[in-house]
Amino acid sequence: MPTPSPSPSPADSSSSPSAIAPSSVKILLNATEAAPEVLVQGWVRTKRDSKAFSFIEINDGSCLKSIQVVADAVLPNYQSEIVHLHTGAALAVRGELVASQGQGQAWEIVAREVTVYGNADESYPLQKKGHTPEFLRSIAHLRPRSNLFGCVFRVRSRLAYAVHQFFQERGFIYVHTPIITGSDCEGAGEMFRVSLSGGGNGNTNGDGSNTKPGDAKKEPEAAEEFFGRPTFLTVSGQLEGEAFACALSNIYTFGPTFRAENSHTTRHASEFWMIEPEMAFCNLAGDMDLAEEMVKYLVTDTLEHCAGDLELFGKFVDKDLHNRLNFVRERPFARVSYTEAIGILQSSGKTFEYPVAYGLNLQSEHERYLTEQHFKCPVTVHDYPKEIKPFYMRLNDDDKTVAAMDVLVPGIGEIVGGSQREERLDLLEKNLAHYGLDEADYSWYLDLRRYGSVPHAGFGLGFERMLMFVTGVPNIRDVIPFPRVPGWAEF
RNA sequence: UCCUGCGUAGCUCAGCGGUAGAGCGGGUGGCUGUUAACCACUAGGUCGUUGGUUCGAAUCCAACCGCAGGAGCCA
Repeated sequence: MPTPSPSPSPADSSSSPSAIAPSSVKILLNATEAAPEVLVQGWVRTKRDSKAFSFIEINDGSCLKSIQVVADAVLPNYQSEIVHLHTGAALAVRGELVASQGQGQAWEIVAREVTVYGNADESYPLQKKGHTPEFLRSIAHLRPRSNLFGCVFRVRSRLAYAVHQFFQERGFIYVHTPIITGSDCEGAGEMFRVSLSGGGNGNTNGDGSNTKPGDAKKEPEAAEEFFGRPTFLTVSGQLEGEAFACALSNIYTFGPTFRAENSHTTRHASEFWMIEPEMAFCNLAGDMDLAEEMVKYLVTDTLEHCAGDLELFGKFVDKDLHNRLNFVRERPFARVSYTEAIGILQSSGKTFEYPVAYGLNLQSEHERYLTEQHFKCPVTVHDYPKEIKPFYMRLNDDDKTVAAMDVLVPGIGEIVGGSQREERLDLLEKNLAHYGLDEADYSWYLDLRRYGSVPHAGFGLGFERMLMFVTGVPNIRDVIPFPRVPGWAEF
């Protein structure tokens, strides 16, 4: 990794910080003994001055905590630079790691040399005090420097690693399904059209506010299309994933997906990451087992590897976080059929805003009742009426339900949606016709049933929703580095 | 897209018919092995925009804009 080449400030033109290798704050705070010379690089979180010296807290993002630096007034650039440092300034400090005389920390650095890479002026927007998430969203480029967002994005990194680890340990093959796709009607929601800038632009966005009346229905000519056909940003890699599962047996995808839906909620974003395993020779029961195992695995991994960050969430974001995570880790998930779930809701004695009846979708309030009040743990609901599920799900022998399943978790609702796929060619063709889909658009998908078809199953897990669940952060916009939602794509 | 709420200093908010306030942050000075440090002084605002009601509007009304929460859709 290349080290930045410091440009020494005029007041300290003597040298670069040192030839010694820098240590992260995390490593220094976990030291077991004092060290005569260490180098740390990071950003000023706070500074407290006295006449004879300053205390500077430096954070480098390696962990939640900052390290305290004692900068004596005899340092050559003390008056010219150090006393003028603001929160946000970038520094390198070379000095001695010693046991702290103060109460708040075990170790501190007595500075021998402080190199100011870049000061920050008084307009630096982050204060020591707490900020609202709304304000921090408006400075998405600076918010990773706050305690909360540093924790969120460290956990995000670890969680992504754990996803790969989970599947790789089990022999799943990672498949990169396309981001630009020609499949335009998977029933997964509105899509973003991909077009050349400056022309040939089809607006599939629903409201059509910018479309001239005469052009409202006009699709770009095929010749204008870069790909020779309409293309979109993917809403799911599932269909392509099925193709690979029908060759490599167990696969997973993990990548960005896009939805052009005009939803304004704390759980929806226009761009988000999804994990989609697909298993050949697998039925719905195996699918549910994997989903449950995975959720538990990710929760356990986070508890074991992100303890410091989770502490902050438990303290400031969600006081019940640790209870909930430990509960999910230890207890089996409840598992009920859709029919049973309807029965539970009907005999609950609760009055719901939306009606509960067989054949109707479970609403948010129903899902929340099941997981938060009735079972008080994650719930897998399976075997839904075929009418309320997409064309590719496998018809059960009762001819009324399909082999679908959703995992519901407290606080979030649906976190996993999956199914066993219809592997029988004739039934799949019937479904396409029933849903009004053109068989020609799915010829390659039907080929998977023509040649060596097998029972197979998979699911989709929203990565950000999982992240919300393990951190307790209540808004999806605060677990994505630069979130995209309707009307907002800054940065 | 629908419903609800909120837009006052850099940030968080109070003021809710009579001419702009606090805390934090910033600046200056002081003090202290400090740790969301402390003490004193100080700068900082077309009260979201436009229009209306009124002798007078941050305050009441309307429209618009922005943000947030809930619903639907879903992950």
